[in-house]
Amino acid sequence: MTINCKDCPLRQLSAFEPFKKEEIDFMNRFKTGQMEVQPGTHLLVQASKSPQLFTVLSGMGLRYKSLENGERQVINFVFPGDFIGLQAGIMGEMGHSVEATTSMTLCVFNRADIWSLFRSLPDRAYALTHLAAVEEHFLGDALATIGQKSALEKVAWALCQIFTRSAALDLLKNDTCPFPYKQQDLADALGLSLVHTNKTLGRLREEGVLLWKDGNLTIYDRHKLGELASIDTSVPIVRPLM
Amino acid sequence: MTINCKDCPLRQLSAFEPFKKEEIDFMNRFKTGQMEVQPGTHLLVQASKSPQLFTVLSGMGLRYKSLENGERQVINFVFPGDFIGLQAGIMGEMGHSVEATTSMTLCVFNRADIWSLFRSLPDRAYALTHLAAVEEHFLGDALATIGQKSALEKVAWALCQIFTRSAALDLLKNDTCPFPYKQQDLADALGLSLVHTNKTLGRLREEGVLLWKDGNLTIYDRHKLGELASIDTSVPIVRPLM
DNA sequence: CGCGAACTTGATGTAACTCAAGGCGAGTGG
DNA sequence: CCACTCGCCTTGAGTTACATCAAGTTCGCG
Repeated sequence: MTINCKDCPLRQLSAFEPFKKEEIDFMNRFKTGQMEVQPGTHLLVQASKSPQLFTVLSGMGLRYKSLENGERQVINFVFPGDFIGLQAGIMGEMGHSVEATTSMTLCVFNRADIWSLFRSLPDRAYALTHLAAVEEHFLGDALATIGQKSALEKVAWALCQIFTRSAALDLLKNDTCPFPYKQQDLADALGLSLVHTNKTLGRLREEGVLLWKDGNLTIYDRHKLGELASIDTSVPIVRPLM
Repeated sequence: MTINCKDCPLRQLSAFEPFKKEEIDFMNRFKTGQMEVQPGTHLLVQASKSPQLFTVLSGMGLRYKSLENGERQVINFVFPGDFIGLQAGIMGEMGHSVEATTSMTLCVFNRADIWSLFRSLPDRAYALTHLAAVEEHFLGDALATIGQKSALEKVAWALCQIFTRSAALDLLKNDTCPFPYKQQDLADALGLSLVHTNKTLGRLREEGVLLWKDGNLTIYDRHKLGELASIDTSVPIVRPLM
């Protein structure tokens, strides 16, 4: 059954900024439906002009860019609360594809309605821009990590990010969060080979820092992971929800 | 002397979307002043909360992120027409620094006025979001390049980008555009060492593809460069101007 | 039970890094 | 005016982190 925005389970989380009442009302009108997809579904395709945009209600996915030579770059892991299709919505064309990794539930919006959002509810338009800025911020971090750090630091950074995001979404249980991806996905996200990623994970495992098994990630030594990743674990980013 | 937005030399360029008349009027009020800076000036500093935002009228600069170990990642080269400070404007904190490479002229805006932009002129708010989306798009490309390509391809990609952007800004003269940076800057942008960047540039020079000397970049074989970079040279991105 | 997908592990190769030195032009000072 | 320095570019030699190749293991599934 379709969830009414005022009952949205995500909105309560500390990860997201609070809504004004009128914003909730607006979102209810903006939301045209809800959608379940199976693992492996392509939600949006690179260079395509989708008429639909989404917010992830539950489940996880992958943003990635395919290159001509057949390789791919994973841009980001998609979590609940993420907005999908901003580029298609604003520029009319996606720079990357989005694929469901697990089964997912999505709130569906019409691309054509975006303009009404700018015209009739500045708060929501601002939120959308805020989301874009947060994404830009993240991509800067990612670029710096991929560009300048060693394999060990890269892996630590990625898993630290995942862990922090999971915590903000209240997905943690005994220092364990769901991470339903393949090692190849992580390798493609970090610009490493599968083999080297595997060996690096092995090292972190042997040193007792973490364990990633059966789609679950457990962090034993958060402090050490943070050091390796050289990340401020202190300030969690609060961002809008669409 | 301060330029009136209706006389803005950038607005005429094919690189930018056209303005409605009311948008020009608004920008004239939004613009609080103009500013000249010397090479080396830090316009915005990572993690700071600047009260001012800028659009580059002329000159060039560098966006970069400093890492704890003293290294840096160059995020992008700053060209005329670029908007600086979106993250500070929306999120209240910059994820990177911006530095002037040449002397620059900047249009100055107040961070505090951003909200009025959303409230009173949706077209401009949309433009701002559009800019953010374009930047996200670019960073995705950059990530894929840094993550997956060889040094030769990386350098080719970067210089191809530069050349294309310069063309859109009408900065070309005999296949030559200004590129007033150091090899170290390019190296830091691509995640390569200075030495290796130098050798790669040497290769492209010897093969007659390009020449970068005395702050000027000449492309002799655009086609070959595009192939190495595996880039659609066909569709130039048109984006808003702030 | 056989097969394929994902994860491991070891051996070997190489692209890119680091270190070190030299060249070249611009600025400076004795 | 020559000697010196300083920033940037260039080049060569040696090292290494990561990639590639090649098996092998485990496990779920038809």
